[in-house]
Amino acid sequence: MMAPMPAQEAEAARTRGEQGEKTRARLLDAAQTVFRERGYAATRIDDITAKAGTSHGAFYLYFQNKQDILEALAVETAEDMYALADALATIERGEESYESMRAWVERFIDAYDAHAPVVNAWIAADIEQDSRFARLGSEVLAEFAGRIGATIERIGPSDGLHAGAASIALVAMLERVSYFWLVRGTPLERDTVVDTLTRIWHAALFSRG
Amino acid sequence: MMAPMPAQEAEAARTRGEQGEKTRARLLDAAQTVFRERGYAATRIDDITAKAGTSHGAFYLYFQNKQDILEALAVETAEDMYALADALATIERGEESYESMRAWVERFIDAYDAHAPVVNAWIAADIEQDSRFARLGSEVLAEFAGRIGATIERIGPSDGLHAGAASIALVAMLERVSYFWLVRGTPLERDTVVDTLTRIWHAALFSRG
Amino acid sequence: MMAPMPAQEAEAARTRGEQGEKTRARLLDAAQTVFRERGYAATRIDDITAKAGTSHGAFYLYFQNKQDILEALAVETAEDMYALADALATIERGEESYESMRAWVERFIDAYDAHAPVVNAWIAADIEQDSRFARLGSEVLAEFAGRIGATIERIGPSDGLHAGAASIALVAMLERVSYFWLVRGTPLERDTVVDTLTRIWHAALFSRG
Amino acid sequence: MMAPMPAQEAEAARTRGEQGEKTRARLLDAAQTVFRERGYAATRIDDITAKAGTSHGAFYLYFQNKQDILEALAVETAEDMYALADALATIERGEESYESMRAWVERFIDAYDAHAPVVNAWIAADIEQDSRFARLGSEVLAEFAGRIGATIERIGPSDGLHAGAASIALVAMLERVSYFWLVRGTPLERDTVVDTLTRIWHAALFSRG
DNA sequence: CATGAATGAGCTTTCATTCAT
DNA sequence: AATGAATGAAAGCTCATTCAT
Repeated sequence: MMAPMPAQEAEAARTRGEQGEKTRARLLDAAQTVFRERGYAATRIDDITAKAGTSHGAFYLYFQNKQDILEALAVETAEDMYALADALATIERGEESYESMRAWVERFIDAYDAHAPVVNAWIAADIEQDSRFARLGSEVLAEFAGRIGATIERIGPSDGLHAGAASIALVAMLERVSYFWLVRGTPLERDTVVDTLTRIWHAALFSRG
Repeated sequence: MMAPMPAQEAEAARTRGEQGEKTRARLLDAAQTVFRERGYAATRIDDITAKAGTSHGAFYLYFQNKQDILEALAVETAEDMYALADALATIERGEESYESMRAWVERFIDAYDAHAPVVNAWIAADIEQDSRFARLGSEVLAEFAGRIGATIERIGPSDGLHAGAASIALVAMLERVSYFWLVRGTPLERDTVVDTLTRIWHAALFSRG
Repeated sequence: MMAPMPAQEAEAARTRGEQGEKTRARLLDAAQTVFRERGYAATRIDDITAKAGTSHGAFYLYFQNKQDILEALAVETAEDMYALADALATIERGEESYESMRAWVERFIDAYDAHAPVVNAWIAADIEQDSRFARLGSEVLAEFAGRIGATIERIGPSDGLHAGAASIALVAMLERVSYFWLVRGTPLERDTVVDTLTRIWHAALFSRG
Repeated sequence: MMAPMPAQEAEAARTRGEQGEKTRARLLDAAQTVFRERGYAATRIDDITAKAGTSHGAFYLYFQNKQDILEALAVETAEDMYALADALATIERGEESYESMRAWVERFIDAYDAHAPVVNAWIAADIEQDSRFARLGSEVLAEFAGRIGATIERIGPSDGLHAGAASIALVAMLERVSYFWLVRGTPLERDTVVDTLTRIWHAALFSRG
């Protein structure tokens, strides 16, 4: 598993007072909001500073560019995703497997809600493929699916299901449905969404024949 | 004087010869290729004309702008997707259900391979939401999932699965896995991918408890 | 007074059959119409060929460029304007001076109606100042005003009115009022327009203190 | 996502410092000059920024486009024109009517000199008819002529002259002569121009038969 | 004669990034 | 720390003009 890449030097070097910390936080908040509203690609630096109520120039005091602020947001996202993957590790075959699975699906959806902009940017194909951010995203996603795969492996995949491929497929499904439901606003009840996803995961992991 | 009558009217009426049709086709081909390589958002008009071996201006002889050429590509995509959805309608519970499903999954993947750029653009959030193209995309995706849902409904969803939500979830999974495998190049064997997807679909649709 | 500049060589050299003459005429007609509708500056070659129902390329068979076709239209305009100026030469002080003047003003307005696009292009400031067309326009306008001035001189300008300046002013007024009434569609009765212009001319030329 | 909210809102709110105000003024000055030299239609944004000695991009910091800067110039023009029209309102029949009229004509010419580019753009046919600028122009011109017409009405037009039509005609004459003399450089003495215009106005308004 | 495909110069506009204050 | 003015590279799009057929 990867070491969290060190933050940009310029940033690390800067001694920052309370005031500065507040401004930086405002920018991060604003970026999160604006990325959600307009999408990462369509967001301009000005949109962020306008929302944050700072000057245009202030942005460059704390971040190198648009990708840099996304990376800053991504640190927390990566942590939450790993925790999420590990939370599934305790699942077991048995009577309560459906309920455990359902609880986990709910947790995934809530996490998605919090981190949608970052995850979306990672998944969208329009980030330059070889950027540091894109590499981080690929790594996080691969690691996330990998940990899920390990869990599937451990509980013994039904019918010789390929644990690696299945984890990718099931995670992809979870992600997309969360996207359409939370971001695009597909009109479905929360219970319907959660139950449907849980059933498919459960059937895939625990059904026999 | 200087009425704002758009010049497009004349354009629409223009009769096109053989030569022109050839160039238009070259541009469509080039666009398909370049969208696949760089993604829709990152593609510049010049990337298309460079690939097509035409001048900059030639593009505007046949298309209004980037979205217009994407729309032209999309017509065929929509047709293929509807045919694909209908091809699933003949599936039945029974001994051969797995094989039928598997064949259909393969067909989906091949169709995706042919239409990836358009489908991607539809799914990516970076097309202005209210453009003609985006509306077409929403329609096609909704209709596609809808037809799948009708089939699920007909064969009787296992365990009271919600047909509408399940079709969205399963289609989303199919789409994303195809994307990661075909576009992003996730290293998996074709058989592994197809079997995994088929198993999950099959378990979701036909498993009992 | 200036000799009518020879038409472009390429044009003169071309032997042209009946068919060609017809196409050329259609283009001239179309240009006249389109210049009137959109104004000279806003008119594209395509607008002309579209209106004429010819191919784009046909235009260049008969004319060098947009200014060239305007010049072709201008030949007739210049002739008509000189005839118009000369028609005023017969006016005399006396009982019928108002009626004569009024008849001439009507004739001016009708001529303007026929030649508005060319006159407008001559007068608009956005023709490149040193083009052949602009020079022709300046000459024609100067000559027109000059002939009017000679007439004013002859009948003896009232109160020592400066004949040259007065002719420019009165012609300018006539031109602009015709423009606003005929081209811009200022809502006034024809009789009102004609009477008003006639009265001002008459007062300027014949009033005594 | 990617809501089409225009970025201009932020722009409007931007507070502007002293430095910016200076640059904006330089651009306005430059535009005025260049419009006068080349005409509005022929002027490119770069002509303005080159004259102002700023970068290309600076223009868009202060104005949306070419028409926007013209509108900015036009505000002052409109005010001056209304003041000018009202200045005529005090004129009376009587001994000093010629001198009063002459003073007003001089004032008109001076105002024209200051505002020629804007007035020209309003009068030229090459502005899109339904733009905000064109509408403002129509309004201002109509209002200007209307106020003159009211004055003519008040002093009692000679010989039943139609006050509305006469005001249009006389204003048109004034405008065009100013244009030819000041912008096109028609070679006439200032006194000749002023006297000629005054005489025609005076004869039109005060002559009896 | 006529056609319409092709070209590319020319202009507009956007926006990330820099920098003096 | 913060500001906001300035810059210029990068696209986009239009349209006069040329030319092969």
